[in-house]
Amino acid sequence: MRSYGQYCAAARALDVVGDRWSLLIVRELLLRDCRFADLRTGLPGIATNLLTDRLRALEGAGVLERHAAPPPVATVLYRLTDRGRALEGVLAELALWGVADMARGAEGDVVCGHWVALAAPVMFRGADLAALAPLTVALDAEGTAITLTVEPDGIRAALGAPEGPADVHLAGTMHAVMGTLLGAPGAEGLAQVDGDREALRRLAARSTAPLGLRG
Amino acid sequence: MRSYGQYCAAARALDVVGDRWSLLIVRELLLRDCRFADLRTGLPGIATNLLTDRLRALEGAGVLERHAAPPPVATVLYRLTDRGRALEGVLAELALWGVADMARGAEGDVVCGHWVALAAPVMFRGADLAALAPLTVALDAEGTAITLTVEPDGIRAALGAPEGPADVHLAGTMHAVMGTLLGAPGAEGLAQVDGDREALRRLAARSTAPLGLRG
DNA sequence: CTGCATCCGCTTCGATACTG
DNA sequence: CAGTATCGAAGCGGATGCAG
Repeated sequence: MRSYGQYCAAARALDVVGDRWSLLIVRELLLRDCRFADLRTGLPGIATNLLTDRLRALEGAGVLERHAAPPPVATVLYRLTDRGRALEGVLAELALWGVADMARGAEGDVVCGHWVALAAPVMFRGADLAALAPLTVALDAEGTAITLTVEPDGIRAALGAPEGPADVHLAGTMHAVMGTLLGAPGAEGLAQVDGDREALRRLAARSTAPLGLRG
Repeated sequence: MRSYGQYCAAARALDVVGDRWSLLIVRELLLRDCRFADLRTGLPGIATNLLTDRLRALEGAGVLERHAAPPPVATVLYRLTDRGRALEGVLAELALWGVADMARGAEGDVVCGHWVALAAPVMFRGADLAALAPLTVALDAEGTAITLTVEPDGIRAALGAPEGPADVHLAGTMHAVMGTLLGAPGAEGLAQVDGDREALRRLAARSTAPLGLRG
């Protein structure tokens, strides 16, 4: 990206990650290490040459590293460095601000279930969940498995099904799953809930998301 | 901006503020309401047509409002809405991440003293300042007056000189001022300090900034 | 002066085709 | 699968002009 040429902390950050697509690449890599093809499917619409350019630029800036994967995969994996992982706060704040826009639904937008893993922790940031923890929620958003771990001071999200048994299972479209987590009226009817329904309801009641889906 | 077309909270946010310059416009307006010309000087390098475009887009997105200023000014002021002010967290996280880049100095970059008002609170986020508060620091960064108010759980920054007397006065280039606030070795010699030098030193010792300037 | 429109050269983006 | 090459479209930056 063309530098803003300003001696300002925010502008310096945007010099590195302010390019179109750059922060969304970081979003994907925050959830898991990715191959080139994984990034393509997680970033629907990106041109391959742009993805190549961005990966090179972010590698040059020390945000991510190319990593030769062991024999079973036998290809290059892209992985965030510590410096890149430090962008988690930026993505979280963006997601927090953007959640208000999610109420209007997906409309024509592409939906990937794994994006819930970014939004879910954000919707409960600062919430007091001590009375609920420990709690394991197994999500199935648009067919993608995500495990939410409710801890006293927040929620952690990981891709994949939980290793042990889950207290609640919540499945449905991304909109239904998010709405249910936020306790939006009517949302629970759109999703499929199994297990400790009541714990899920108490969790939703403690959401700190700013507006929007909670209607 | 062309929409990413993704039903993801972060992508939805970037649909609104992901354009070049957009977040920097918000940065300026977080510090004060601005006229068109104020924005131009606070955003060195922006083309006037782009500024016009961005202002219209952000107004349409509900991020800012045009506001007819009373007779003494007699022009339009641009002001953030509540929705726009909610972007403070995004700017703060960006600044936090970008502070690490400030160590290499301004090089050829334009410097505006008022940008310190964004960085200063960020450099002490989460710090325990109870032993220091209340403390008022009068900054003069590149000739721009900024008031830092040290409170038990963090620092607030405002443009302009303090209303009452300040405990410490700190003046110098932006690099020197930031370095002194962070306790970078040698930085204090580059800045001019008057008043409670020791309080300033104790403040610097509690900075939570992640690296960089602290050397 | 303020706020904006218009023009132009250049860079970047997006879509698709193609190669190792 | 992991990119590279290409090309038209869109966006950016800078200069200039102009109405209120």
